[in-house]
Amino acid sequence: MKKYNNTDFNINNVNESVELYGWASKVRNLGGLIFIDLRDRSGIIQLTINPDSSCYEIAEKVRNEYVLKVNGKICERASKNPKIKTGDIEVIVDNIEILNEAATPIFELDKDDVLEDTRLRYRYLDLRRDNLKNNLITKHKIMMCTRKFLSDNGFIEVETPILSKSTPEGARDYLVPSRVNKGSFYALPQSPQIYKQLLMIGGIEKYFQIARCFRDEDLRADRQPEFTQIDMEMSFVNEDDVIDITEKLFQKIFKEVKGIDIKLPLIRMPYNEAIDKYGSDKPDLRFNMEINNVDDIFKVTDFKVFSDTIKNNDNISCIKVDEKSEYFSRKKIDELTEFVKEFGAKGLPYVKYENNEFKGGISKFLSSEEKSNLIKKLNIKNNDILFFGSDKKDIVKTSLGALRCKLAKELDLIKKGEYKFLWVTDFPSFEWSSEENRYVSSHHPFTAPKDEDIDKLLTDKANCYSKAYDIVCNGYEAGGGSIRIHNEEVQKKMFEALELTKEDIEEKFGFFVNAFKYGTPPHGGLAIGLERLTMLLCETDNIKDVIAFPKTSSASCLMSDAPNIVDKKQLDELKIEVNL
RNA sequence: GGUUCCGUAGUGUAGUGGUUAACACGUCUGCCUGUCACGCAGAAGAUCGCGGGUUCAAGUCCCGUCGGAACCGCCA
Repeated sequence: MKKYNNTDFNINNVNESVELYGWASKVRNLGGLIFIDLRDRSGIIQLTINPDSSCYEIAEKVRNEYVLKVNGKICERASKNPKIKTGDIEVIVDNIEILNEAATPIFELDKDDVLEDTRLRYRYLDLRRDNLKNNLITKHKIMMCTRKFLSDNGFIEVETPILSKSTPEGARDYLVPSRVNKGSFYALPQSPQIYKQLLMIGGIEKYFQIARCFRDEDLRADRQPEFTQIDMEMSFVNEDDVIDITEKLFQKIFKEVKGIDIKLPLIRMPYNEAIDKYGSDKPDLRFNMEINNVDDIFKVTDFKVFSDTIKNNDNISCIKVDEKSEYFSRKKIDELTEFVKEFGAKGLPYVKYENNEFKGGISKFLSSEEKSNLIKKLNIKNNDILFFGSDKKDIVKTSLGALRCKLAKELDLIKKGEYKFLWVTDFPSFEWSSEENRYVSSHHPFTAPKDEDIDKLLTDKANCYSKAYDIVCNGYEAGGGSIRIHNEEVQKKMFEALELTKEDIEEKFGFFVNAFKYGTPPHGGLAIGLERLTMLLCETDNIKDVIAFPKTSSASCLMSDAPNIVDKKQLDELKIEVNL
């Protein structure tokens, strides 16, 4: 068995005999002397083979990525290399054994310009590189830290089924056919939500799980169909209790994994304020550029785009970019206009302020009163530029919010290595689904409404707010949770509000609602997206960088070619027929 | 479901409709005893994703298809 890591050794180990295992990362054959960089998980140590060594002939045969077993003596180097951890020493090799040869790697492991699909196709080679390896180590540390912290705080880890029951509401389920019960399907869990609530009814009191979750929806740079949640649930708690324990967990993780101190308590911001100021329920607070409502300035205006909006009782907002007006060429603004159109905006009115006057864009439509009000309200200075949104409020806020983030990135307003946390609270209980033509849960149907809103569940859904909270960091939703409904009557009312039929409720959630009868404690919890959190700590915006074997954006695996067509025999056994 | 972008030696890229498709790294061979991005000399290596079309002529233009990426919808 391999006893040592390459980087266990330093100048203090000189003259010690060692046995090392690893891969030949780089061979430098100088004609006489041969140097081999031996790599293991920990890093690199230099092997030196002298021409008079009995193993010289074997060493000459070594190529990149050959697997080696080496015996030798640690020596101080004649010429040191400060770039690597073991740069003061080298191993003078007495014996070398080639444990396995290796084909030439498909890409050079010390280069970082390899395209992602090539890396995915040969993921096992990519794993040998520091970047991915270190990210997986970070993820491991987060999990270990989480387990210790939650266990120390009285939580117990309980596993819940992967083969579970399909539930409506929410993401598409991945289905698994049952052979024993032909024609029936399991669903892979979108989250252990129902099970963890049943654990509370079961008296577990404090539960956690590092849980795999599955959602059959389209992928994104920060979304995979299969992912992991740090899932928690507690009995006899209120919102502050859940928020408090979660903050402390984040504090612990950031300290242990990254050495960063997070000051608690984190700020909290109601959902409506987040949307109003940042156009997002996961605002990035690393930079300002807030969205300002300017409806009041244009109550009476000659500019038709704005006056129409006022007439329709919609919204006019703007963001101000400080002292960068020269950056925004006509071409640039056209590009940004196309960008906001993706979010439903019809255009992107703008105006520059240069040499103490408004210029370009919509400046000629602005009255002198409107101009001076804008200057006063937004504290406009020379070389500022304003971008407006004028439309339905959600379109205005969403598009300006997205623009705000895009500009911050382009203009380099985000300091590297900085973390800005907040809690977003007071989410609406429902949102309107035009597709389904009904109100749907904005979180899930088990989220407790605010006490004062219970009576409005059936009568005034647009103004119902819930005991839900998301922890947000740098524009990512790192986690989310809520206090759950623990009263059978309220839960029934909630299902009713979602226009689920009695039969639906009975069939989908019957077992769950029934369990409520038997003494359900008040409870609540939260789930943290492990990959999102790892991304933040690894400072990457690509979720594939923190998953060992991720899927492409068409949800397939380039390495294994999953998903694949299966034998007819397998389908027959399941009584499944495929019609394409 | 929609929008945009990308497919050229092993890898990463360049490539005005016109000669033998170029460069870097890697690979292989030879030389080289202190390199660590080793060096020097040489060699091999391409069905330009696939199919069709336009053209005297297509890596290049057009259409389709497959694959990849980002975004919108979707993601309780």
